[in-house]
Amino acid sequence: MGTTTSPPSRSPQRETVDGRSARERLLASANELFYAEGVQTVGIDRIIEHAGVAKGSLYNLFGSKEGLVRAYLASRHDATAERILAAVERHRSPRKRLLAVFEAQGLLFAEPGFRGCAFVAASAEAPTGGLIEHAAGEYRTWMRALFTDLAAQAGASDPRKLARQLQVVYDGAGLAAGMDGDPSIAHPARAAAEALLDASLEKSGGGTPDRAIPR
Amino acid sequence: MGTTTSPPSRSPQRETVDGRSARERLLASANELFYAEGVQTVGIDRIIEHAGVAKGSLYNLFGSKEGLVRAYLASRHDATAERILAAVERHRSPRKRLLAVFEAQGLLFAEPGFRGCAFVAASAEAPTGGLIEHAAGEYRTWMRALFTDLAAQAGASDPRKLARQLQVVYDGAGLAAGMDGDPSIAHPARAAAEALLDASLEKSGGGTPDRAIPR
DNA sequence: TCGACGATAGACAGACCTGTCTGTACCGTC
DNA sequence: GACGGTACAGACAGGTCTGTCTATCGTCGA
Repeated sequence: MGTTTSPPSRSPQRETVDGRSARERLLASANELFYAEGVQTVGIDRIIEHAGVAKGSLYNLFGSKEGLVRAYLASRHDATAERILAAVERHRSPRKRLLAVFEAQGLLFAEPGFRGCAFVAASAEAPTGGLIEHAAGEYRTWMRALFTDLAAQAGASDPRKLARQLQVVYDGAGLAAGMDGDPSIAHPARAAAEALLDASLEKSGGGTPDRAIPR
Repeated sequence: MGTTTSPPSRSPQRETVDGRSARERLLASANELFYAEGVQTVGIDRIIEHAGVAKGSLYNLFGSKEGLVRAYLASRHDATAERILAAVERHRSPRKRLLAVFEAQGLLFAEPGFRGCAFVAASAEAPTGGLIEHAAGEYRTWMRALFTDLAAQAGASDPRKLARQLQVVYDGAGLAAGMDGDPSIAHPARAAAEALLDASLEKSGGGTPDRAIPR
């Protein structure tokens, strides 16, 4: 077993017994509880109890519950973007890169505890014009830009239109998987994305460009 | 102006100055406030103030806030079903009947105050296993059955699969229209539905059956 | 050795929410 | 004219939520 535990001792006393700072534990608890039960439903007390952190520390670190919610949504955005980009980068063919987004989504559906898109849930009961709406807007803009890029590279005749359609399918699949508790919706969703891509290609010319891109 | 106002006098004193019963006014206020701001966010006091109804009356009529929420969702379900069925019945061709669902959805998007699907919003922060989840499940089951029927009548080779895809598009379009505040998403959504329908037909045989059904 | 600093525990204020209760007013019917 | 049913107004209890504040502890660096 271990010799000396050799504490890393990064910046003064930022870590406790389990090696995670109060900030990290708060963010982890927010991720867990906010996602599982809702941003409005879960109160500060539940968060700090779950994180083993004092209430004063939360307000020192995040300023308010709203600040914690912002950090929670930002971490969700980053994690999702990272996962999707990793799936896309695993392929070379533009067609496969586009469809990889939906395959990554399907894997997500199958994970235990999946309840749908965090931004959808948080936005549903959020006041209009607040930071939740803003964070959701940024996330959706990022997703649409990604789809537009992939659609253009896959040779769509109207990449913006195809991107909007793909986002509709992506959103609808996530919503259905969450509300119906049905991860298998990923398959018809992926098939729908493929059909829409094909329809978009047919319009442009005649052939079926795929491995066209040499580099 | 008017002679005698001639009160209809349906069952004793069910109506007040504006001719609507306390129940109707409560339901109308719930529809307005719950939809605009969220089921969790809006409190009983706001509802009764907006409806001009005493708190005791609300609890006499609905038993609890949960009872009012149930009535609100039921009225949403009925109104939506009625609107969609009316749009479908306006056409004879199976293909047009199917696409009419998406045209009705597009009209809904353009209405002022549209904020997305009420069931999605209510479910987002609702406890799992409660009446909200149940009401949402019933609504979604009804929609899927409708799509399955329409898909079968339109000649889809696999009506259940096409129905799931159409529901994904329908859900995704509603979500995007609500979150992005973009009613124009209805057009690519309708086009996507059409493309999916076409793709589903191609698989079955060769021809393009449409006005096939004689009666 | 000592002070600065981050963190902890927990009481507290103020606001809000649901649901109950009391008392009063109106209306049609007996 | 009395009565029952419905609605109204509003106080109230009990609970929860956010956010503030005080007091204490432990570690790091000077």
